[in-house]
Amino acid sequence: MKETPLNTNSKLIPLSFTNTLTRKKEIFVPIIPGKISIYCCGVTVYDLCHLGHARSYIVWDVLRRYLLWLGYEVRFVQNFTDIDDKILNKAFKEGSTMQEVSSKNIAAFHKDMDALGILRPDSMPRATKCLDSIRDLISELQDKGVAYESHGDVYFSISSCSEYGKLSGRDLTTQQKNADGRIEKHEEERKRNVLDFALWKSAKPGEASFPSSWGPGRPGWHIECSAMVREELGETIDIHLGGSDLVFPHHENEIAQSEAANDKELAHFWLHNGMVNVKGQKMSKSIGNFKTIRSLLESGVSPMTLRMFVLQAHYRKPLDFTDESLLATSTGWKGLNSALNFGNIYSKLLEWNKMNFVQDELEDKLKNSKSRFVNSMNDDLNTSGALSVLFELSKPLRSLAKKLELNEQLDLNKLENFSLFSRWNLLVELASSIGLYNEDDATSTPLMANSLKEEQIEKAILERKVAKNNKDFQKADKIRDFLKTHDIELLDKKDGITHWRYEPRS
RNA sequence: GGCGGCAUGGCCAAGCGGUAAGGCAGAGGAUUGCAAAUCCUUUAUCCCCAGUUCGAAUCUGGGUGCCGCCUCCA
Repeated sequence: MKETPLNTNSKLIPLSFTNTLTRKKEIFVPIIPGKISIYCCGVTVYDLCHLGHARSYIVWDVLRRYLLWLGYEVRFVQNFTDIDDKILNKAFKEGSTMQEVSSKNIAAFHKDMDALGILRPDSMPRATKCLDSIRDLISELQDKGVAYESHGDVYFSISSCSEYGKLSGRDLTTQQKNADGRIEKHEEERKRNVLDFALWKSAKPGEASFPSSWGPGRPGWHIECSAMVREELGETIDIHLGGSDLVFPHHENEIAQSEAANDKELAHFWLHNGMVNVKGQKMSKSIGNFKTIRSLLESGVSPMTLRMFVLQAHYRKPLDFTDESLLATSTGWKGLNSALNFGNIYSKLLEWNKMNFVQDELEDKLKNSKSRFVNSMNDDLNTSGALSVLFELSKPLRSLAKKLELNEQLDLNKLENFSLFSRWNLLVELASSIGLYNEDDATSTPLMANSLKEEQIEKAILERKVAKNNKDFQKADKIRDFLKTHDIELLDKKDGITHWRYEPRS
């Protein structure tokens, strides 16, 4: 474990998370000191991902980055469910195969997640590539007498599991009553108990299938995760992640299977993220109230805006999506981003390139900011609180940028220049720890889709300058409006200099 | 019906018993050919009722309203 960057001057609260298993905030201690194993439930690859998925994976990316920043060695595994009814249906509709549909959507998933700046997991197992371990696990459960075969299907028997319901806090007797009539008849007849769930499903005629000792079929949904966790990370892991809609039945069943097979606790911590809502209702494919990540990015919403949008709310709470709230975040992000870019623009002018950033020499004020940031993050990932520290850190930098822009005569000594230098470095470091700063982004020119070439823009600016000098403001404004239609915004600075920037919708 | 969660200014959102962070919007100011952008300043007693306490947005009890899960779902 590398040295942690936590040299602050005040007491820090210990890293803790709300554990769904106990419904309490608990201090986090890894099984092996310095190392953390994480399994995150991935997507079923039948379609493009929407903002709800983005929230989930952004939040867990922030968790992972933060743990790395704290100095932990993290192994992060996330699966692809590439065997599923919805994929089969899609393949049938499109006249293609399950493999084609899933490959296409896995590629799309990577494209979207990369665009959002989400670190790729250390491993991304696919159900179709783990069939041996899945079948082995099912056999083990059968051997232990907690699973039974029925008409080519294999079911897990929940009555064999005394702790069933411990994650979701359910009581079997009421569940049973409510499950009545909600299960397909043929399935109900095959089960000993309506709540028993499939480990292996026999193939219907003509359906894609995989061989097994129970006959051709495919694995049930929950079993793949149990098999993958064990294969990739071992019998007991530190943290298991997923959306709150997976608590029951998916994670409950996963626990039942894994713990029955291994006689060991599956995960010490279960963290679940809240849903993205639209007008108070969960964003989902079935309701049709969703926005794909793709369409949001293509409409000009920046990845960092989306990240900040997600981080403004606590990860467990529902997050309401509206165009207005996204726009508000976009404006906020621009402000923070200008402070993050400050050093890249002014370091030469302020002679920062001659200075050295040393954590230990932070003045008290900055150490306090750092403590507040760390304490917020340590307190069950209070990203909203952490963000407020970033905004506070950014304020003096933004003020200074304004002064420099106005060409005010500044005495570098009176400026508390070193303090500002440290402030900027701290801001960048803390923002980086949650993925809100990317040096490449900061220095590269923005991608201008459907816009003008730089020469055209410069030429238009020159024309406008001539018009302005001739007091022909009508023509000058016309040129400005024209550029605006191409998402180019003009910024008149002191001394007749005009800057421009690419500024899509939000 | 069962289980879980939430209710803080115009909007979003922290707060975890000691006198309400932050963002957006609004207002005023600086700047500007007009703008835009930017910078400065500024705006709340926390759903209702009853309790515990020297002290509660924060704890307890009772309401009211909203949401999620119980079927595939991040």
